[in-house]
Amino acid sequence: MAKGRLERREDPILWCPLCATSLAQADVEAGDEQNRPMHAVRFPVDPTSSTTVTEGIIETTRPELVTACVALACHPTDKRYGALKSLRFRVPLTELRGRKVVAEEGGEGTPAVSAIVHEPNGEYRSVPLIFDESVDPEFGSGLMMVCTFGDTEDIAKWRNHKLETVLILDAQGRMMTPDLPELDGKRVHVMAKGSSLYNEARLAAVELLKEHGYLLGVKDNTSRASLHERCSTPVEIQVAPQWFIRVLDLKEPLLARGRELNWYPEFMRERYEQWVENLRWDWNISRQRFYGVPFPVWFCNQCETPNYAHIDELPVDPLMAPCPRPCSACGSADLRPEPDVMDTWMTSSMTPLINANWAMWNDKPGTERPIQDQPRPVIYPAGVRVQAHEIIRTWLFYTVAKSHLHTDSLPWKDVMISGWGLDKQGKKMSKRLGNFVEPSEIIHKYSADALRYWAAGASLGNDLRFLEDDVKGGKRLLTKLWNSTRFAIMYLNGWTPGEVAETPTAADLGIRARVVEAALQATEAFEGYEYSKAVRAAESLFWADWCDNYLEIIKDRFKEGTRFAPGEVEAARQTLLQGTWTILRLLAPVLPFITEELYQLAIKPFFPDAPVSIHIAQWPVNEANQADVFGSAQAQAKLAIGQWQTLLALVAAVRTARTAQKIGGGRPLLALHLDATVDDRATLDDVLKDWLAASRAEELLVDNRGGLDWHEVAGTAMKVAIVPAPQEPQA
RNA sequence: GGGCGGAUAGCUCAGGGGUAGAGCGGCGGCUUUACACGCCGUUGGUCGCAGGUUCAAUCCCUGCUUCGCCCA
Repeated sequence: MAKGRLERREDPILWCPLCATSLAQADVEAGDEQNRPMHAVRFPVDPTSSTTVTEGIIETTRPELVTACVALACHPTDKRYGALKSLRFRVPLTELRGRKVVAEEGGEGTPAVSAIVHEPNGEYRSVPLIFDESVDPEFGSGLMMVCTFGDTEDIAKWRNHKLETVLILDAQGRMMTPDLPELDGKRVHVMAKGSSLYNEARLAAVELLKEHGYLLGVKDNTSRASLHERCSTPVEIQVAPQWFIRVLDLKEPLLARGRELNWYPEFMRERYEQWVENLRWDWNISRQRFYGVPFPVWFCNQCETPNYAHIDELPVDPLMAPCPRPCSACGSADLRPEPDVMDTWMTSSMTPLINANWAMWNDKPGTERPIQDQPRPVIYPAGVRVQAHEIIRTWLFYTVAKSHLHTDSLPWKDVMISGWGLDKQGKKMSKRLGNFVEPSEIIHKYSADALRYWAAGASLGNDLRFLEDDVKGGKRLLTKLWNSTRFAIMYLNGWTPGEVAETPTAADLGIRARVVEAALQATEAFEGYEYSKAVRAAESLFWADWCDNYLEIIKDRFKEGTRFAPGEVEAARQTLLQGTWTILRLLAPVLPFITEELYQLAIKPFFPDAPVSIHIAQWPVNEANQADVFGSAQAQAKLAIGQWQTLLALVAAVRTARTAQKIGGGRPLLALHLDATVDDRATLDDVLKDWLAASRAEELLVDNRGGLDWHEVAGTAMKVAIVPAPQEPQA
């Protein structure tokens, strides 16, 4: 208000006849394409205005609005009408208007029964021909009906040509034509059986037009109706006083704000730009509803001046409290409260301002708040807004507009736009269609973390189908996390780190490098709000590298009589602890419950000054993109990753051989045979011990002899064959 | 009519100028002291169609088909 952006105007506005409230442009959505027949209607020319032309023909999908016609329009260069500047047309059906004559029936002493006798007076209302660039001369006869009001085109012409106003719909969408009883009281939108809408006013109007020879034809025509997004009722245009925030003159600065914002994904900016560019209405913030934040205003019944509550009297509901003072303009004590309430977006667009305690800022010159002693806080603008794309035009746009007006700033630096949850068939879940899943049922069945795992699978900005199998996949991941951490606990229990100096093997160094690599990938993904990529990086590390390989490779170190030295066992324990800790942190944003539980169980006991919760723990990657989780730069060596991959290929080759020879993973091998050159063999020195351990093999023999089942080692020229230990006799 | 996004294995989806990837499913095997809610192996694709750029296109460009969304 202080900026003069708020105003109360009586203007044509969008209106829902079912909810009987005004609407904003953002509350309206396009309906499905359907047949909305085009009616050709004849308008006789007023004989006093021309002798050469006798009639005009217009085409309309809204024949019930004919009697609200205030002009016919044509293109200024249209030769058919261009010479007829003063042409006037008679509005069909208006000649049927007449007086209602009440005839008394019944005799003395009996109640009077009224009968309405309708007497047409035969006098037409006539309307001018106007010339307007926006009329398409190719459409129909080139004449267009302008009525008050069928659509925004009508409003524009009504305004530009200063036409008269003939309102024929009331707040509930009923025809207000008392002098045309055939139409009077008929609704434009009636809920019929089967909950589809039909238009009884239109049916009656078409009948009447036909009967009196005005209807020349009806043809099929598909188009979309504008619907109120809450109740799917076609919207109308009404004239009633409303509160507006002027935004139409702010398109440029608001577009600039949109370009200032960081959009994730980038292409969602287009949605915003399009919406702002296509704005046609100022923001109507008043609603004729019961629930909502009241306007703190009383109107003077004597002079109509609005009297606003003072800032230190807020909050106040004028319906509950009388105006604390007489009218500021005329001194009258006769004041009435404003019953309208605010648009819901009017308040939800305040969220970043409320979070930042904007009401208490001390940098708002011109306001009169008694206590205003706080500086603008660092949390404003906020870091990020997270929301879906269908409310870019509402929540996002209005929040940007409010912050622009109130603080001359963006409300946040980044916006992350998500898609929708779709049903199995790929349709948007909606209460109306009933194709939604009840989250509580899924949580009960699979846990909240499992449901979150599904949701985190959406790639940024894209919709995501709900498939129960994906939630099951999440549940499997949780179980796997639980079991692998139990495995770690089993070998860490009672261990005092650092009593023995560690001597990491190739497997330890390799998995450490992979942990660091995955942590960096996940961090980069999270920084770009690509949460599904982050989960994938962490999950792939955890499942494929950590569980299926590293944990298998180190099992031998904890067996009695292991070939590994105490320093190597120590290295495995260090890796187990730090690796588990890192994996849990990488997954904590998506799986908050199980990671917290496992943190408390497995990790916290090893760190005396560990934070109370994993969710306030240090992220494994610092701001310099260093993931020093193992306390040594060696973990990031490229050599370590290369050796890790070589080791995995060797392990896989032995597994392939076991499967081909139907030898179970538990059965020890007498020997691994390796067909390799001397140089190739030399590269294996570092990984040899881990390979033999992972294969449960006693020794390596380098040869290429026949009679063995040779298997290629992926990515190398080497081949592997196995000789199992003799089957132990069944006990 | 304008704008945006998608079309990749049986299904759901990632990827991205040079041997095509995951999960689920299918098939075969393994009871191996973290996990059978598991493990191992394996089978699946002319990357919507047609042109163009390039030594090289599933990827870039143009057009088309088709699905979804936003706005007229």
